[in-house]
Amino acid sequence: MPRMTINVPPDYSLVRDCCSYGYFLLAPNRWDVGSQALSRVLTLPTRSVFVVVCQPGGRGSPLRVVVWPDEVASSAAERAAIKEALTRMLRLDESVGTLRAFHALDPRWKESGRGRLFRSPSMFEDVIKTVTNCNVTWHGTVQMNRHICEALGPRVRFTVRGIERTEYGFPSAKKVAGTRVQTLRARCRVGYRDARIVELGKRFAKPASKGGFDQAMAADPVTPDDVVRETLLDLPGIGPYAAANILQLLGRFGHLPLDTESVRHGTTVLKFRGSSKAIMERVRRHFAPFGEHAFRSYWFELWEFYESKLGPAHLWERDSTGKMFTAALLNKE
DNA sequence: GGTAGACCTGGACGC
DNA sequence: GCGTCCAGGTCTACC
Repeated sequence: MPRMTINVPPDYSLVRDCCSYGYFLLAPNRWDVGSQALSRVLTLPTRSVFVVVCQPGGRGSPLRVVVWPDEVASSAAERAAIKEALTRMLRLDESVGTLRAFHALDPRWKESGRGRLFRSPSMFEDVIKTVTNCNVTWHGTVQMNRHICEALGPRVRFTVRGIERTEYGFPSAKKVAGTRVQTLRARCRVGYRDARIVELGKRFAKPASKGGFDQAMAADPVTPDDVVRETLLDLPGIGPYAAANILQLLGRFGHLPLDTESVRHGTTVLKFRGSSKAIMERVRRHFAPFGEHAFRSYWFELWEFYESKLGPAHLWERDSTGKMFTAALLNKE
């Protein structure tokens, strides 16, 4: 089977930096607790492949990537595409200087080295995952992503030690754009999000020159956050929470996606009192001093709380987290 | 500009 | 097993 290695920054830890944001638990991503490896289908320009990523040498050592199906050795172009996708997902290109600046501002995370946040190989997948995370419990989000992959995603068949396996990837914007609204609702269980998701597919499938969403503009660090935010708010299904979340997924950490979890955190951990609206505002002000790193400070505080309740994230099983993240469990003393 | 209510799904609960 | 209630963010209509 084709193998490749990817060099990482000296402080990089797959266990810590992959299991750093909830999307590592959403299909088609799968974190294998036993082998401490991430696997998923990646869609390359030429075909879709199934990859397994691990870091046998621990922190700072190269990532080892195994690619299936193995009947065709992956070309240099394919290896480059795999590396590009994993670099985005695992934030391998996050500059050491940026993380140092974050740790100087919020030293709580200096020892653990936390700073990178997992994301998807494409902005489109991040946007859809964010829409499936709105107005629904975590269990619902897990289910929707699984159904979307199984119903619409590219299928990869391969054989491992004589056993045939089938894995599903995340559908392209073009595939989603061409899907009937009714199909999305019936087979993916996305409810009223159906038409919005299809419209998002259309916007992302269309080139920016023809009125499609300008991904290059959004990804360009030169574009001001507020300009990107306004553009995101124009997309169907994207409100203030979703826009702020997509901003952090784009590497813009100055905005907080405030939701009911923020209120729970403000109440139970920060001991704020008042209406939901007032608590959200206090949470926002509380993290404002962290400036362009506000979301990182907020998120790792939240993540640390989750781990205190549920154990280390690298031991979470994807299929059982739906029942783990319940208000009853998180509010339990 | 602010707010109420609808939009869906699936889990919890009572009967 | 069935019915009811509830959680969750966005969108629209209305004030």
